[in-house]
Amino acid sequence: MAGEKENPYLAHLRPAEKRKSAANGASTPAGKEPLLGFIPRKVTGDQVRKAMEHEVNPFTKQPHTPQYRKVLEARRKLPVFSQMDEFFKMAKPGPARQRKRSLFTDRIPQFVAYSDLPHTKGKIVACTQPRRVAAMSVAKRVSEEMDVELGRQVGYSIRFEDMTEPGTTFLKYMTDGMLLREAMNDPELNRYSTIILDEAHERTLATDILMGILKDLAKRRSDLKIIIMSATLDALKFQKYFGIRSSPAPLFKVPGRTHPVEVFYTQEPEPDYVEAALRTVLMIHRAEDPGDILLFLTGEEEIEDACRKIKLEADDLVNQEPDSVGPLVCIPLYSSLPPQQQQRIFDPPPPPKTADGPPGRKVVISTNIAETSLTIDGIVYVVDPGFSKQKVYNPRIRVESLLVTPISKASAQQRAGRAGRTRPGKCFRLYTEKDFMSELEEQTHPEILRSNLANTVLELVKAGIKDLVRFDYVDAPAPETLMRALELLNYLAALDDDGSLTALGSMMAEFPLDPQLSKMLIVSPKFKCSNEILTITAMLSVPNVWLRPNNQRKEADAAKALLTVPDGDHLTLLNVYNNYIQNQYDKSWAWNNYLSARALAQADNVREQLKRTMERYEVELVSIGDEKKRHLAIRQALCCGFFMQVAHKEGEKGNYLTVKDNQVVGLHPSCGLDTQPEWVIFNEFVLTTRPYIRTVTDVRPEWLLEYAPSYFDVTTFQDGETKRALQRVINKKAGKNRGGDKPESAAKRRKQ
DNA sequence: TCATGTAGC
Repeated sequence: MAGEKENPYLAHLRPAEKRKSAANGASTPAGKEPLLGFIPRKVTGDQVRKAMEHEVNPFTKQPHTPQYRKVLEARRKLPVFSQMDEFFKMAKPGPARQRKRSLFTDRIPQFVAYSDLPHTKGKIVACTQPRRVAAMSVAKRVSEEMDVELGRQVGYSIRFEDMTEPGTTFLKYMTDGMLLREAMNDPELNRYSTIILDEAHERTLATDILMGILKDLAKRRSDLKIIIMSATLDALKFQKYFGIRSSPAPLFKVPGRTHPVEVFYTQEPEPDYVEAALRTVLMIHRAEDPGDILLFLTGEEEIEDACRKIKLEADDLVNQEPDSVGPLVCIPLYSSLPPQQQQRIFDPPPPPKTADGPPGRKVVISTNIAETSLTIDGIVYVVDPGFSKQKVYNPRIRVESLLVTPISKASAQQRAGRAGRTRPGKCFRLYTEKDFMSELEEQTHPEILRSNLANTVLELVKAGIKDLVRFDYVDAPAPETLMRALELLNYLAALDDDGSLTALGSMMAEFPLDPQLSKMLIVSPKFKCSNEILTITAMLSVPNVWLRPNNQRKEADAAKALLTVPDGDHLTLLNVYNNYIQNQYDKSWAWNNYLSARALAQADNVREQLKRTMERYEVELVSIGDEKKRHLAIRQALCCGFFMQVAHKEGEKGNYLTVKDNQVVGLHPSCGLDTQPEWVIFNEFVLTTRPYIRTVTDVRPEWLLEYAPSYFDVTTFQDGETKRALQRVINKKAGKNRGGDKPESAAKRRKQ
């Protein structure tokens, strides 16, 4: 971690340093300035404690509120508070020699603010979080602790919401993705004096890329301080990664405060983890002391299903044994649930049925979201079947999918820890101890190893990283994954043949979209349908808008049929959005048509954001009046972005073969096409009971040949039906052209 | 002939 030059902005504090008595803050004549005598990065714990207890808030120059006094009292008891001296010693320039195992809390950014004094030099301390909720809630908490107004001295910045005040905010919480976008446009990140990456152990794609960028940046910006906050297990790895030569980066450890959790394993492997989970939850409810239960399952459908089943069985139990079994309430939790329903996890457990009856219990059935993002107090029992849905990427066939996968040991430990937040708890693992020891991976593979990197590569190139293959990654992705990304960007003309960013690529990077979508959006004015492509892009960027409740599938399907455009699902999405607008964003219209009002509102929000970016780059917003022509133009524009996601019909069984990758796929049952066109483009490849392509639109091969000639160079195709079909199209076209080359026609053409 | 999502920009 870099040293630091004397700071000219602090000249006004210099004299105070000489006046020894002035360094004491509150008791000095210059008592209105609690930070008097503070020299950035030479601040001591003693000085900070005094400043914190000063009657005047150093950052607002206002007297501290009574509320602040109360909070401060509580904070004194935290381990971090007593470690302040240790922390500030490390914040000083020069080689630090501490070697300790590490675990950080979100209090550190405040100490950094006291140490860095960013407000005196017009700089900002940034602290990144993997999730939006965390950035918001930590910023709120810290603003209260520092006795300042949220959005002024302390703020946050997440997509769609910038709660900062330029010139005033000096401590900024933000999502890691947000900082990555900033790095794209200002690779030196000059606004920041310190960058703190929090929850680094989660190894999100953005955090990993930021670590690489920051390590590189540290070579050029000796004044920049970088702090990586992580759970214990990864500390050594990061220490080595950020070390200079053979000397690892300094480490600071903050002990956590949790209660012990007793862990139980099954004797035999469970063949059906959902069934075993339900059984375990009911067993806990019957036999264990009061305390709420957290059950981890993998997805929405599984969770809703489990909620129903547990409720049925629990109600039975209560009826059979009203004297020993209390009421049970099941609360589902997953990300696509509206926030209001997510809040239900904080409801108290149900009261006993009768005054002296057995107490009620709450069961939260959650995806991984409860593993890290949301903490629920009152949980005493955790049921961990050992699975989660994880993204996996296969660069060979260019397919990213979500698969139910065994979790890692680290993840299992995290889950167990959720039982010990309020008092000692129990964790029931629905797998054997032997499997835990020998089958589970130590750590979940970082996302960078499991993702399609097309977007990331474009961001990196835009951030000025030239050699992607030799870029210093914490964990380097498979070379094939990088090749696939470079190949896609080259075909989309975002990168030229030397791998340099083109003007188009530079513009594409400005959109928070996959490259296929941004390319399609940028070229759409050429087809006079940018308004519509903008809508389709927004609709493709939000969760599924179609609702299909288990008990009303028929009704939902019928409602969907009314909105379906037979030429393609992309056009159907456009139609849905337009109907939503025509119905004045009416939630009950959406509800009556089995559409998610929330997803539609999100699409509208995304659309507005993308529209602003289009306006900034003068991408024209245009439409064609005639519906037939409009639909044709849209389908053509789609080809400009998605020509690498094309499938060709093979035989009469409804099978398709993806172009070049030759994967046998079917049209997803949700597909609204009324025929089986010979050529289709698709938005995604999904692997459920079999490989499907989803969100599919009918296209013509002539368009593919015209808009993506190098990808559809027939000589690069494997022999097969697709190649023959393509060749037929080329021959037919050549035939026409030959016909057109007859002297009289040629003469006619020249006249036009 | 059957079926959609952890997180982020």
